[in-house]
Amino acid sequence: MKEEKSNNQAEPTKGELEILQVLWKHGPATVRFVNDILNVDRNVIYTSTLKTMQIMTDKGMLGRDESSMKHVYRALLEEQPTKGLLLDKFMDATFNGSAKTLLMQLLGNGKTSRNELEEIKSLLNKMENDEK
Amino acid sequence: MKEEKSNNQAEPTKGELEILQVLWKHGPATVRFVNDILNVDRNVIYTSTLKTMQIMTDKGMLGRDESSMKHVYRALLEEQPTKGLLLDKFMDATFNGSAKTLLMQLLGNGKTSRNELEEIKSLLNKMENDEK
DNA sequence: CTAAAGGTACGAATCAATTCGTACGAAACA
DNA sequence: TGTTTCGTACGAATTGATTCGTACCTTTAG
Repeated sequence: MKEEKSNNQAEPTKGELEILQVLWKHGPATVRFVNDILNVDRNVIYTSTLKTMQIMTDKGMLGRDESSMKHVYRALLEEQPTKGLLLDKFMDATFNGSAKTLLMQLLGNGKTSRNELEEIKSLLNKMENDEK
Repeated sequence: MKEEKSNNQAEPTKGELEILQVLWKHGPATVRFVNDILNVDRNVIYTSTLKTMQIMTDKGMLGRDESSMKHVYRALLEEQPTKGLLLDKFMDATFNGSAKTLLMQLLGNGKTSRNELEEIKSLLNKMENDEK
């Protein structure tokens, strides 16, 4: 039986992630809609977005409703688990898998505001309580 | 005057990062040494590692001492700033630039130990004091 | 001196992601 | 009823990273 690489966790590429972010944020949408959003930030040609979304559909990352001529795509990958997986991979590759090291880099780079620091701290406290 | 893309921050690829990690950890080294370390985890042929390191040298990421036949390479990119840059990019692409969201994902995925949580908390406290 | 071992240089094949041109069908509209 | 507009399908070019074969030079062992 041929091995159908469908099994383990799907890892979207950078471009695929952009599309997923749009669908996660706005819900099911047409290629036109997604492409318009992408074009706010950078220049993408319609058929490029279309092609990518078709490939993602083949990969099982997206599903689509073809009942209308304007196909409506939806994300099949869930937001949380997908981002979690990406974070894990990134943490492994860059910080040797250490959450602490990543954190120190994140908090030490001066880009995290005082305000965010406070929110994070209270989040940590909350977590400890919940865990009890 | 031709634009020499030398300007802005260098972004190592995944493969390049592996090599940088070795050099950051062990200091200047020959291709042979780096390749041996890489081969602990996966299978890479010597000339592949060589080629990549040569390309990295062209890109200005590595420097090398050619005085001996066995060239000795060293990282020109600094560890902290480079990882910081990668983290920023990743955070932008995946968490819309929000450190808080990234943190919540990181702490919420159950992979961060109770112990690490404590360390992180004390780190946060220390930061607040230093900042004062 | 000669052969084997270990280096570097470098062109080219490969692979995946991305971009894009073109063909063609359906719908809107003048 | 054209004809223009909007959509999908799909092959192919492009791009960047990576891998690898081969040529060739230097050192070392015999």
